[in-house]
Amino acid sequence: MKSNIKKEKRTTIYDIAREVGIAPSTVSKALNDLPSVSNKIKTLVKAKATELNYKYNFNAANLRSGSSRTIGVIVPKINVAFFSDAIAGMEEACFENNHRLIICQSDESYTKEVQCVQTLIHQNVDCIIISLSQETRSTVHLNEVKKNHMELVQFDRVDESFESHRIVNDNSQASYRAVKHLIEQGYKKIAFFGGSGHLAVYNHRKQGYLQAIKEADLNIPYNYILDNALKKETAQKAAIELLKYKDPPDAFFTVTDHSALGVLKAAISLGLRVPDQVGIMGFSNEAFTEFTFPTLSSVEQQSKNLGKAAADVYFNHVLTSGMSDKDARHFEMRVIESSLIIRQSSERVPTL
Amino acid sequence: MKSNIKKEKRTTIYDIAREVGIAPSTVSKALNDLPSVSNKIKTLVKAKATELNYKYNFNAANLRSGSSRTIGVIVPKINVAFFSDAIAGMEEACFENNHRLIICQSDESYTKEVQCVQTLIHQNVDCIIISLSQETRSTVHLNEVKKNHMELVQFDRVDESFESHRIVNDNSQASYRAVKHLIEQGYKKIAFFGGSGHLAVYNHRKQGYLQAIKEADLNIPYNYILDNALKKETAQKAAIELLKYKDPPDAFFTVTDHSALGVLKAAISLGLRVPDQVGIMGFSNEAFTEFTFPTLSSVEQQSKNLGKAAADVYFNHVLTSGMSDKDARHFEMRVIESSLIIRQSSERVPTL
DNA sequence: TTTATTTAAGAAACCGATTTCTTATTTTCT
DNA sequence: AGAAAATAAGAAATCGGTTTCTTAAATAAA
Repeated sequence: MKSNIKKEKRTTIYDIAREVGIAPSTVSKALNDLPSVSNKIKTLVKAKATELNYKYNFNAANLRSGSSRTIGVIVPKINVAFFSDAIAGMEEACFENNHRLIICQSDESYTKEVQCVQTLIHQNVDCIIISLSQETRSTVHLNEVKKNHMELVQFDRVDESFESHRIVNDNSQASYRAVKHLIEQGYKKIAFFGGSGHLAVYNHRKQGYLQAIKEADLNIPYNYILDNALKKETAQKAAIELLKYKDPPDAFFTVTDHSALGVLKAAISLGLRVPDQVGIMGFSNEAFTEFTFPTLSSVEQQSKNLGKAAADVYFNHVLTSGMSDKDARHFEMRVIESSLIIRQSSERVPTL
Repeated sequence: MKSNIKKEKRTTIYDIAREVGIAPSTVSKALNDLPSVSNKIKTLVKAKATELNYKYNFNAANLRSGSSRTIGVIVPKINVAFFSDAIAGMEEACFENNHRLIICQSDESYTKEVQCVQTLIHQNVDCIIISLSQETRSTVHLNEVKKNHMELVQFDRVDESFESHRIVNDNSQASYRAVKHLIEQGYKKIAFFGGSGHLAVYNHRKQGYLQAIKEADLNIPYNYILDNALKKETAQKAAIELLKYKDPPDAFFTVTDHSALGVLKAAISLGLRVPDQVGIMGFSNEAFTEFTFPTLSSVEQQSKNLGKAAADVYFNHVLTSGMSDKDARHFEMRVIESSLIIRQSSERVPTL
């Protein structure tokens, strides 16, 4: 039972080299399975490596080779279901490709987002995947990323004016389908509760809504269409007002589930039957939507796939294409299809 | 408008040294604000650094100094609310202390957990924070961490037989209080739905339950106490059986909210009124608990604080104590207090 | 058999910081 | 004023891999 007082140093390729009686460079090559090393030596080296409990040192390798085999991700909030699902997807992709994932959260603050970018640059990550904070209006920090020859992938909350790979949901299409579904259920006076105008996500959802009501040639009063009603309380108040209106809506399409929940509470408080008298459709398919009474219809965003897709843009598109320096490099733009989850709040039982 | 064809190299301290006309070592010291450099030089160096858009290279520093200013965290699932909240807390602590956070998920698999540990060792992180996977029975991989002189902090799903810092919830106390609450509401025949025996978490929750019913001197039939009823479906089935029993329980304490939800569905399907005829109390305060009908009482775990506490053990206890090599190093053991969230499912309206 | 080519291994520079050890210069103390 | 001590800057080794460039040996070609 030997208890070592002095903490013995980690074994390095030099230790292996000495023990096997060869040069350190050969050990490195052997461990990396380079063809210029004989199988005999490779076997010898690998055996000795396990024997000495050798641990590869990423830092040393990164310093010399320049690539860190690491992706950094910046999200507004780690513990929001949508983002943690997306991160889970990225982690999966990273694991498959033997990369590390460093996460940062901007907390919806532009200042912190800039700091996160700096940190990841110092960390020398190969790629940064980012979903912008609510506060972010400028993209100078993203230019920094490019300057440092790192790949950049924007996802979900993207700035469309900034050139980079982009992975987004089919917000407009999904909204279009959602509203069309409401129309098919016989609703004719469909209100829209949206978000703040500067975020593309919410704009697209509005576009989808507008397209659907236009196609169906519905007559919608201007005050049915509301921006900045993302939160439960705001939505609830607004819905009560609308429902008390002389010409009230018979359905609501909201860009978040929290908003939908507010509408639901409003309808219940006014004694209106959902989905009979009021139809409701939310967005995001938050966990709680299947537990409300009645359950809430929503749009499932495939967040995990979206995250995986974002990472895969780097792994497939960038890594394999060998980053050919011709300026002809194009930016990948992927749209992840989301699907309608029809629940009680929007499905009228057909009257035979 | 200069477009650089050749990708110019990142500026290093050597570039700064050359431009200012001093030695690289002095630049390093200046940037790190070491006292052995005059303020004049410091100002000069820092100005030149910003001018040249200098980016600190963590890898190089880590290699030389040995410490990476990075914490690695391993959780079973990143996108489970409890864990993503905990990670958010850790990220906060890391940000405050200028450290990076690398996340790995074991996916509840022992094999993958071992791989994660290896990766983090290669990465040369300073500390590993881990919550064990369901599958994990052995701790040889944790020994590897110690061998490599890294700090280890276990949280939530811990192995009590393995010596390390540990951060856990007050599972037993919280359960005790939860059950006591049920008793105060007048419930007398309280059933328990638990988890698998090998996880300390669930054992402790059971202990709390047992203590409370013992203190209240309640007479509980053996079949009221069930293990392995974590999931909704299992719980639902088991609850139906129990409620149809000639001598049915009048309340349930379950170690997860999903289990509680199963019980709720069971009660409703049998036409029983909750909380009138059946009281229900879950654990974890999952998001959906406030949206069920009736809403579910539960135990709020302060997961974000727990994560922050786990990281802070490293920052406060380990980093500051200078890691004095005396074997007298003790392991910190912190218990995070959780709180009861009383909702409709367990609160009987007092009969006057 | 001699020359050209391929193959396998080694030597040494390198990545970009940190850190220790010197040395030159100032300041302080008798 | 002269010796001792403190200060500020520099030189050089170092961390642990990777990578390029040589070189020696083995094989193929002429």
